[in-house]
Amino acid sequence: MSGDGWTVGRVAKRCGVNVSTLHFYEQKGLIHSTRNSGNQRRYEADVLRRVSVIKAAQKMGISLGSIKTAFASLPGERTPTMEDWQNLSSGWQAELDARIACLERLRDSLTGCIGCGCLSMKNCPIYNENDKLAEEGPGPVLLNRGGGLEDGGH
Amino acid sequence: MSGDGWTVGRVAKRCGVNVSTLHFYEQKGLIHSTRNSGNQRRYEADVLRRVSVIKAAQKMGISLGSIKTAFASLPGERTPTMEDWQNLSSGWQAELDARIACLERLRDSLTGCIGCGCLSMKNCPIYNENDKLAEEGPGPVLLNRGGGLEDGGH
DNA sequence: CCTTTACCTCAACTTAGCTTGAGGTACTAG
DNA sequence: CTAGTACCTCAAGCTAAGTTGAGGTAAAGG
Repeated sequence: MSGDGWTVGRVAKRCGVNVSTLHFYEQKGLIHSTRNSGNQRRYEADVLRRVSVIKAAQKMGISLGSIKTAFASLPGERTPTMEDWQNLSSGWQAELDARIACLERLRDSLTGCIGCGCLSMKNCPIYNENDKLAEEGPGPVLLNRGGGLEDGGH
Repeated sequence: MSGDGWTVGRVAKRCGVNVSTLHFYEQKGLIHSTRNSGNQRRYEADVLRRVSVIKAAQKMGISLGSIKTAFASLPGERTPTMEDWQNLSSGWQAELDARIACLERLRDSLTGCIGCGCLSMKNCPIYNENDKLAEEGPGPVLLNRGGGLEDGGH
Protein backbone atom coordinates (compact mmCIF):
# COMPACT_ATOMS: atom_id res chain seq x y z
CA MET A 1 0.00 0.00 0.00
CA SER A 2 2.37 2.64 1.15
CA GLY A 3 4.85 0.57 -0.78
CA ASP A 4 3.95 2.26 -4.05
CA GLY A 5 3.11 5.63 -2.56
CA TRP A 6 0.25 7.32 -0.83
CA THR A 7 -2.97 8.11 -2.70
CA VAL A 8 -4.68 11.47 -2.21
CA GLY A 9 -7.51 9.88 -0.35
CA ARG A 10 -5.23 8.23 2.16
CA VAL A 11 -3.16 11.32 2.70
CA ALA A 12 -6.32 13.35 3.13
CA LYS A 13 -7.72 11.00 5.71
CA ARG A 14 -4.46 10.67 7.55
CA CYS A 15 -3.93 14.41 7.72
CA GLY A 16 -7.52 15.33 8.34
CA VAL A 17 -7.92 17.52 5.29
CA ASN A 18 -10.02 17.26 2.14
CA VAL A 19 -8.75 15.83 -1.08
CA SER A 20 -9.52 19.16 -2.69
CA THR A 21 -7.23 20.83 -0.19
CA LEU A 22 -4.37 18.62 -1.29
CA HIS A 23 -5.08 19.47 -4.91
CA PHE A 24 -5.08 23.09 -3.90
CA TYR A 25 -1.79 22.84 -2.01
CA GLU A 26 -0.22 21.11 -4.94
CA GLN A 27 -1.42 23.80 -7.26
CA LYS A 28 0.11 26.37 -4.93
CA GLY A 29 3.39 24.50 -4.95
CA LEU A 30 3.30 23.52 -1.29
CA ILE A 31 3.37 19.79 -1.89
CA HIS A 32 4.04 17.72 -4.94
CA SER A 33 3.22 14.33 -6.30
CA THR A 34 4.11 11.93 -9.05
CA ARG A 35 1.51 10.16 -11.16
CA ASN A 36 0.85 6.49 -11.64
CA SER A 37 0.07 4.89 -14.99
CA GLY A 38 -3.54 6.03 -14.74
CA ASN A 39 -2.65 9.68 -14.00
CA GLN A 40 -3.52 9.42 -10.35
CA ARG A 41 -1.42 11.19 -7.74
CA ARG A 42 1.02 9.23 -5.64
CA TYR A 43 2.79 10.82 -2.71
CA GLU A 44 5.98 10.13 -0.84
CA ALA A 45 5.67 9.79 2.91
CA ASP A 46 7.11 13.24 3.55
CA VAL A 47 3.93 14.80 2.26
CA LEU A 48 2.37 13.90 5.59
CA ARG A 49 4.80 16.03 7.45
CA ARG A 50 4.47 18.85 4.97
CA VAL A 51 0.74 18.96 5.37
CA SER A 52 1.04 18.80 9.12
CA VAL A 53 3.54 21.59 9.15
CA ILE A 54 1.26 23.64 6.93
CA LYS A 55 -1.55 23.14 9.40
CA ALA A 56 0.56 23.96 12.41
CA ALA A 57 1.94 27.07 10.73
CA GLN A 58 -1.52 28.19 9.78
CA LYS A 59 -2.50 27.97 13.39
CA MET A 60 0.25 30.38 14.15
CA GLY A 61 -1.29 32.65 11.57
CA ILE A 62 1.33 32.15 8.90
CA SER A 63 0.05 32.46 5.35
CA LEU A 64 0.45 29.79 2.71
CA GLY A 65 2.71 32.16 0.82
CA SER A 66 5.11 32.38 3.74
CA ILE A 67 4.92 28.67 4.28
CA LYS A 68 5.86 28.14 0.69
CA THR A 69 8.80 30.47 1.11
CA ALA A 70 9.87 28.57 4.20
CA PHE A 71 9.53 25.27 2.38
CA ALA A 72 11.83 26.59 -0.30
CA SER A 73 14.64 26.27 2.24
CA LEU A 74 14.10 22.54 2.41
CA PRO A 75 16.28 20.36 0.21
CA GLY A 76 14.62 19.70 -3.10
CA GLU A 77 16.26 16.43 -3.99
CA ARG A 78 16.53 14.40 -0.84
CA THR A 79 13.79 13.86 1.70
CA PRO A 80 14.08 16.54 4.38
CA THR A 81 15.77 15.33 7.52
CA MET A 82 14.76 16.08 11.05
CA GLU A 83 17.33 18.80 11.07
CA ASP A 84 15.87 20.43 8.01
CA TRP A 85 12.50 20.61 9.70
CA GLN A 86 14.08 21.94 12.88
CA ASN A 87 15.72 24.74 10.97
CA LEU A 88 12.48 25.62 9.35
CA SER A 89 10.57 25.68 12.60
CA SER A 90 13.19 27.68 14.42
CA GLY A 91 12.61 30.46 11.93
CA TRP A 92 9.00 30.53 12.99
CA GLN A 93 9.81 30.53 16.68
CA ALA A 94 10.89 34.13 16.58
CA GLU A 95 7.78 35.08 14.75
CA LEU A 96 5.63 33.25 17.19
CA ASP A 97 7.44 34.89 20.10
CA ALA A 98 6.87 38.31 18.61
CA ARG A 99 3.28 37.55 18.13
CA ILE A 100 2.76 36.26 21.62
CA ALA A 101 4.49 39.30 23.02
CA CYS A 102 2.21 41.52 21.03
CA LEU A 103 -0.92 39.79 22.19
CA GLU A 104 0.33 39.98 25.75
CA ARG A 105 0.79 43.69 25.49
CA LEU A 106 -2.63 43.92 24.03
CA ARG A 107 -4.06 41.86 26.86
CA ASP A 108 -2.31 43.89 29.49
CA SER A 109 -3.54 47.15 28.16
CA LEU A 110 -6.92 46.03 26.99
CA THR A 111 -9.03 46.84 30.00
CA GLY A 112 -7.33 50.08 30.78
CA CYS A 113 -7.30 51.16 27.23
CA ILE A 114 -10.74 50.32 26.04
CA GLY A 115 -12.13 51.62 29.28
CA CYS A 116 -10.29 54.89 29.19
CA GLY A 117 -10.53 57.41 26.44
CA CYS A 118 -7.21 56.76 24.81
CA LEU A 119 -8.28 54.22 22.26
CA SER A 120 -9.37 56.91 19.93
CA MET A 121 -6.08 58.67 20.28
CA LYS A 122 -3.01 58.29 18.18
CA ASN A 123 -0.91 57.66 21.24
CA CYS A 124 -2.86 54.80 22.66
CA PRO A 125 -0.56 51.97 23.74
CA ILE A 126 -2.70 49.34 22.08
CA TYR A 127 -2.83 51.27 18.95
CA ASN A 128 0.83 51.97 18.71
CA GLU A 129 2.53 48.95 20.11
CA ASN A 130 0.66 46.95 17.58
CA ASP A 131 1.04 49.26 14.69
CA LYS A 132 4.75 49.25 15.21
CA LEU A 133 4.84 45.49 14.91
CA ALA A 134 2.36 45.53 12.11
CA GLU A 135 4.63 47.58 9.99
CA GLU A 136 8.06 46.09 10.39
CA GLY A 137 8.33 45.71 6.66
CA PRO A 138 9.13 42.17 5.69
CA GLY A 139 9.38 40.22 8.87
CA PRO A 140 7.14 39.64 11.82
CA VAL A 141 3.82 41.17 11.00
CA LEU A 142 0.83 40.29 12.96
CA LEU A 143 -2.77 39.75 12.66
CA ASN A 144 -3.22 42.54 10.28
CA ARG A 145 -5.79 41.02 8.06
CA GLY A 146 -8.85 38.94 8.42
CA GLY A 147 -9.01 35.56 9.98
CA GLY A 148 -8.79 34.43 13.49
CA LEU A 149 -11.29 34.01 16.20
CA GLU A 150 -14.71 33.40 14.95
CA ASP A 151 -17.76 33.81 16.97
CA GLY A 152 -16.18 34.83 20.14
CA GLY A 153 -19.50 34.77 21.86
CA HIS A 154 -20.12 37.64 24.25
CA MET B 1 -17.56 71.37 14.13
CA SER B 2 -18.04 68.51 16.47
CA GLY B 3 -20.98 70.56 17.67
CA ASP B 4 -23.33 69.15 15.04
CA GLY B 5 -21.68 65.76 14.78
CA TRP B 6 -18.69 64.18 13.13
CA THR B 7 -18.51 63.82 9.36
CA VAL B 8 -17.24 60.60 7.80
CA GLY B 9 -14.10 62.28 6.63
CA ARG B 10 -13.21 63.52 10.05
CA VAL B 11 -13.94 60.22 11.72
CA ALA B 12 -11.90 58.44 9.07
CA LYS B 13 -8.93 60.70 9.56
CA ARG B 14 -9.15 60.59 13.31
CA CYS B 15 -9.37 56.82 13.41
CA GLY B 16 -6.92 56.16 10.64
CA VAL B 17 -9.31 54.26 8.42
CA ASN B 18 -10.79 54.92 4.99
CA VAL B 19 -14.17 56.50 4.49
CA SER B 20 -15.15 53.38 2.60
CA THR B 21 -14.35 51.34 5.68
CA LEU B 22 -16.77 53.38 7.71
CA HIS B 23 -19.45 52.88 5.09
CA PHE B 24 -18.66 49.21 5.22
CA TYR B 25 -18.87 49.03 9.00
CA GLU B 26 -22.15 50.85 8.94
CA GLN B 27 -23.50 48.45 6.38
CA LYS B 28 -22.42 45.60 8.64
CA GLY B 29 -24.18 47.19 11.57
CA LEU B 30 -21.06 47.88 13.59
CA ILE B 31 -21.51 51.62 13.75
CA HIS B 32 -24.40 53.86 12.90
CA SER B 33 -25.02 57.40 11.84
CA THR B 34 -27.75 59.93 11.39
CA ARG B 35 -28.08 62.07 8.29
CA ASN B 36 -28.07 65.81 7.89
CA SER B 37 -30.42 67.71 5.61
CA GLY B 38 -28.27 66.87 2.59
CA ASN B 39 -28.19 63.12 3.32
CA GLN B 40 -24.64 63.16 4.60
CA ARG B 41 -23.62 61.05 7.55
CA ARG B 42 -23.18 62.61 10.95
CA TYR B 43 -21.71 60.65 13.83
CA GLU B 44 -21.84 60.91 17.58
CA ALA B 45 -18.53 60.99 19.38
CA ASP B 46 -18.84 57.40 20.54
CA VAL B 47 -18.23 56.21 17.00
CA LEU B 48 -14.57 56.99 17.58
CA ARG B 49 -14.37 54.52 20.37
CA ARG B 50 -16.32 51.95 18.46
CA VAL B 51 -13.98 52.11 15.54
CA SER B 52 -10.97 51.97 17.81
CA VAL B 53 -12.35 48.98 19.60
CA ILE B 54 -13.04 47.30 16.29
CA LYS B 55 -9.44 47.85 15.30
CA ALA B 56 -8.07 46.61 18.61
CA ALA B 57 -10.29 43.56 18.51
CA GLN B 58 -9.24 42.79 14.98
CA LYS B 59 -5.67 42.81 16.13
CA MET B 60 -6.58 40.11 18.54
CA GLY B 61 -7.96 38.20 15.61
CA ILE B 62 -11.61 38.70 16.41
CA SER B 63 -13.90 38.78 13.40
CA LEU B 64 -16.27 41.60 12.62
CA GLY B 65 -19.12 39.21 13.23
CA SER B 66 -17.99 38.56 16.77
CA ILE B 67 -17.36 42.21 17.34
CA LYS B 68 -20.87 42.95 16.26
CA THR B 69 -22.16 40.36 18.68
CA ALA B 70 -20.10 41.91 21.44
CA PHE B 71 -21.38 45.36 20.56
CA ALA B 72 -24.91 44.07 20.91
CA SER B 73 -24.28 43.98 24.65
CA LEU B 74 -23.78 47.71 24.69
CA PRO B 75 -26.75 49.91 25.57
CA GLY B 76 -28.63 50.94 22.48
CA GLU B 77 -30.19 54.15 23.70
CA ARG B 78 -27.65 55.90 25.84
CA THR B 79 -24.02 56.46 25.00
CA PRO B 80 -21.97 53.58 26.39
CA THR B 81 -20.22 54.41 29.60
CA MET B 82 -16.72 53.50 30.58
CA GLU B 83 -18.15 50.60 32.45
CA ASP B 84 -19.98 49.32 29.41
CA TRP B 85 -16.74 49.28 27.50
CA GLN B 86 -14.93 47.62 30.35
CA ASN B 87 -17.46 44.83 30.41
CA LEU B 88 -17.10 44.32 26.75
CA SER B 89 -13.34 44.19 26.89
CA SER B 90 -13.27 41.86 29.84
CA GLY B 91 -15.12 39.32 27.73
CA TRP B 92 -12.31 39.46 25.26
CA GLN B 93 -9.65 39.14 27.92
CA ALA B 94 -10.46 35.50 28.41
CA GLU B 95 -10.36 34.92 24.73
CA LEU B 96 -7.08 36.65 24.42
CA ASP B 97 -5.68 34.64 27.33
CA ALA B 98 -6.80 31.42 25.71
CA ARG B 99 -5.26 32.44 22.50
CA ILE B 100 -1.97 33.42 24.04
CA ALA B 101 -1.89 30.16 25.93
CA CYS B 102 -2.47 28.29 22.74
CA LEU B 103 0.28 30.05 20.88
CA GLU B 104 2.59 29.44 23.80
CA ARG B 105 1.88 25.76 23.70
CA LEU B 106 2.46 25.84 20.03
CA ARG B 107 5.74 27.65 20.50
CA ASP B 108 6.89 25.31 23.22
CA SER B 109 6.17 22.23 21.22
CA LEU B 110 7.10 23.58 17.85
CA THR B 111 10.70 22.57 17.70
CA GLY B 112 10.20 19.21 19.28
CA CYS B 113 7.15 18.50 17.27
CA ILE B 114 8.07 19.56 13.81
CA GLY B 115 11.44 17.96 14.31
CA CYS B 116 10.11 14.68 15.53
CA GLY B 117 7.75 12.47 13.64
CA CYS B 118 4.63 13.19 15.60
CA LEU B 119 3.21 15.97 13.51
CA SER B 120 1.60 13.57 11.16
CA MET B 121 -0.01 11.73 14.01
CA LYS B 122 -3.38 12.28 15.50
CA ASN B 123 -1.87 12.52 18.93
CA CYS B 124 0.60 15.28 18.25
CA PRO B 125 0.50 17.90 20.99
CA ILE B 126 0.41 20.76 18.52
CA TYR B 127 -2.29 19.17 16.58
CA ASN B 128 -4.51 18.35 19.44
CA GLU B 129 -4.08 21.12 21.89
CA ASN B 130 -5.04 23.44 19.14
CA ASP B 131 -7.79 21.44 17.69
CA LYS B 132 -9.38 21.17 21.07
CA LEU B 133 -9.46 24.92 21.37
CA ALA B 134 -10.48 25.28 17.79
CA GLU B 135 -13.59 23.33 18.35
CA GLU B 136 -15.05 24.58 21.58
CA GLY B 137 -18.28 25.29 19.79
CA PRO B 138 -19.31 28.86 20.36
CA GLY B 139 -16.62 30.41 22.45
CA PRO B 140 -12.90 30.81 22.17
CA VAL B 141 -11.87 29.54 18.80
CA LEU B 142 -8.55 30.39 17.45
CA LEU B 143 -6.79 31.16 14.33
CA ASN B 144 -8.67 28.61 12.41
CA ARG B 145 -9.04 30.48 9.20
CA GLY B 146 -6.97 32.66 7.00
CA GLY B 147 -5.39 35.87 8.06
CA GLY B 148 -2.51 36.66 10.21
CA LEU B 149 1.15 36.91 9.62
CA GLU B 150 1.93 37.77 6.10
CA ASP B 151 5.22 37.21 4.52
CA GLY B 152 7.07 35.88 7.42
CA GLY B 153 10.20 35.85 5.40
CA HIS B 154 12.49 33.05 6.41
C1' DC C 1 -21.20 82.81 -7.77
C1' DC C 2 -18.23 79.43 -8.83
C1' DT C 3 -14.86 76.07 -8.05
C1' DT C 4 -13.07 72.61 -5.33
C1' DT C 5 -13.44 69.28 -2.08
C1' DA C 6 -16.35 66.15 0.45
C1' DC C 7 -19.98 63.27 0.27
C1' DC C 8 -23.70 59.99 -1.69
C1' DT C 9 -25.12 55.16 -3.77
C1' DC C 10 -24.45 51.01 -5.99
C1' DA C 11 -21.97 47.59 -8.19
C1' DA C 12 -17.96 45.26 -9.17
C1' DC C 13 -13.33 43.88 -8.01
C1' DT C 14 -9.52 42.02 -4.69
C1' DT C 15 -6.90 38.31 -1.82
C1' DA C 16 -6.66 34.11 0.81
C1' DG C 17 -7.92 29.70 1.27
C1' DC C 18 -10.60 26.66 0.10
C1' DT C 19 -15.14 24.02 -1.53
C1' DT C 20 -18.47 22.46 -4.98
C1' DG C 21 -19.97 20.75 -9.24
C1' DA C 22 -19.89 18.83 -13.85
C1' DG C 23 -18.35 15.51 -16.83
C1' DG C 24 -15.38 11.76 -17.38
C1' DT C 25 -11.62 7.92 -16.19
C1' DA C 26 -9.23 4.43 -13.12
C1' DC C 27 -9.19 0.96 -9.40
C1' DT C 28 -10.91 -2.53 -6.57
C1' DA C 29 -14.04 -5.94 -4.42
C1' DG C 30 -17.11 -9.55 -5.17
C1' DC D 1 -16.93 -8.81 -15.45
C1' DT D 2 -19.36 -5.43 -13.30
C1' DA D 3 -20.56 -2.33 -9.50
C1' DG D 4 -19.15 1.03 -6.77
C1' DT D 5 -15.71 3.88 -5.17
C1' DA D 6 -11.79 6.82 -5.84
C1' DC D 7 -9.68 9.73 -8.83
C1' DC D 8 -8.99 13.24 -12.71
C1' DT D 9 -9.53 18.31 -14.68
C1' DC D 10 -11.40 22.63 -14.99
C1' DA D 11 -14.38 26.24 -13.83
C1' DA D 12 -17.15 28.53 -10.79
C1' DG D 13 -18.56 29.73 -6.12
C1' DC D 14 -17.83 31.10 -1.21
C1' DT D 15 -16.50 34.15 3.08
C1' DA D 16 -14.10 37.92 5.12
C1' DA D 17 -12.92 42.44 5.02
C1' DG D 18 -12.45 45.78 2.46
C1' DT D 19 -11.21 48.76 -1.96
C1' DT D 20 -12.20 50.95 -6.39
C1' DG D 21 -14.85 53.26 -9.70
C1' DA D 22 -18.75 55.50 -11.98
C1' DG D 23 -22.06 58.89 -11.95
C1' DG D 24 -24.05 62.40 -9.32
C1' DT D 25 -25.10 65.84 -5.12
C1' DA D 26 -23.72 68.88 -1.06
C1' DA D 27 -21.03 72.05 1.37
C1' DA D 28 -17.32 75.38 2.01
C1' DG D 29 -14.00 78.90 0.64
C1' DG D 30 -12.61 82.88 -1.99
